[in-house]
Amino acid sequence: MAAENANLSSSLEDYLEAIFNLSKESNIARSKDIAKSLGVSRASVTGALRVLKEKGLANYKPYDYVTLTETGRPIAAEVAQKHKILESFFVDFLGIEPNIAQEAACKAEHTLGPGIIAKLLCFIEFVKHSSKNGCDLADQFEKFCKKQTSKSAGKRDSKNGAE
Amino acid sequence: MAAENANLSSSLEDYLEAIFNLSKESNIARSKDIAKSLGVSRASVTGALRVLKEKGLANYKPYDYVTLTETGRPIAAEVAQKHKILESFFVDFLGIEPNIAQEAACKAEHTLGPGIIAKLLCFIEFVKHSSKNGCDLADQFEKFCKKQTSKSAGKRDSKNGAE
DNA sequence: TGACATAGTTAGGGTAAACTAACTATATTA
DNA sequence: TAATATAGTTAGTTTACCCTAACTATGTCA
Repeated sequence: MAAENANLSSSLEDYLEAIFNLSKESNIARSKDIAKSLGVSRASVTGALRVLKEKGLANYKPYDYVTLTETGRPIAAEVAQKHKILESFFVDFLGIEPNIAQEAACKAEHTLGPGIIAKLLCFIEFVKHSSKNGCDLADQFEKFCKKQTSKSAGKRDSKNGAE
Repeated sequence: MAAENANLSSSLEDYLEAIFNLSKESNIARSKDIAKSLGVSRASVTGALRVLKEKGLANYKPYDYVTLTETGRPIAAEVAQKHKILESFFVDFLGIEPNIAQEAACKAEHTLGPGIIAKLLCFIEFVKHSSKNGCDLADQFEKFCKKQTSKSAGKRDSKNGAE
């Protein structure tokens, strides 16, 4: 856990993550693509890059490609990993729609500390382990959920449920 | 799920939640106490109350106690419920320290939509159900975690683990 | 009842993040 | 190589927070 420093805002973490992902995908992170992937204007990207450079997290020269510094990369990687873990928990275990899960992971990745993320990762392993042993937890949970919701739907029908 | 409207910022949701909790605890929400519970200045509270009044969520008159409107109350209740569910998941299942869990819940309650929260609640029920049936999931998970961490600690010792 | 403490408000400022519009640099291609 | 399109930057604005300091209202008790 080399990162966890720098007191970055959610917004700056998003920029780091975007640069990290683009560098992986296309070997190069361009301002335009960062803007697109985060849904912000190109001007906003320029502003963020200047801040990241000041903080020593990104190598930024006007009109050039962006790369992460040795300091910035592990921080970006950690954010990206948090995202991955959350998304996997939401989709593979909770059964959330992928696009909703993706969006939620994107927000929650900035609010959950390393302790919680580590436990979540452990939980994902735990679920995998269970399915190898022939008692698939994700499956059992899914069935349990269905039972619950049909129960409460019944309640609502008969009692004209509150909420 | 009567709430989920109003496009509130995290900050405004926090104010609503604080008013909701104080009204429950002391039957009355005072500016000073809202400020204290959120760790902001009294002036910030005044500002937020004006916005909440504008949005029709709080009954606010200068120099008077604050109450929630019929519109505001269910929204506040939902935020508070999200908080409770998250905290319970973190503490009772993941085994996170209460103060860390409390803080994380406070942040994450604004980022996770009703779908995810509902599933999480369902999961909490699922775990309770399992313990009644004599196979305590929380317990099994805790043991699994301990095994995992001691394994990876071993790895780190022998390989001088990266990360 | 008037002085003092406490609570609440107002005014004025700061910062972070976004935007648009206009400008500059770079790349392409005829 | 000049014209044009695309990419990136700069300047100026806006919004949403938060803050402090100074003011006003309220309540208490001698």
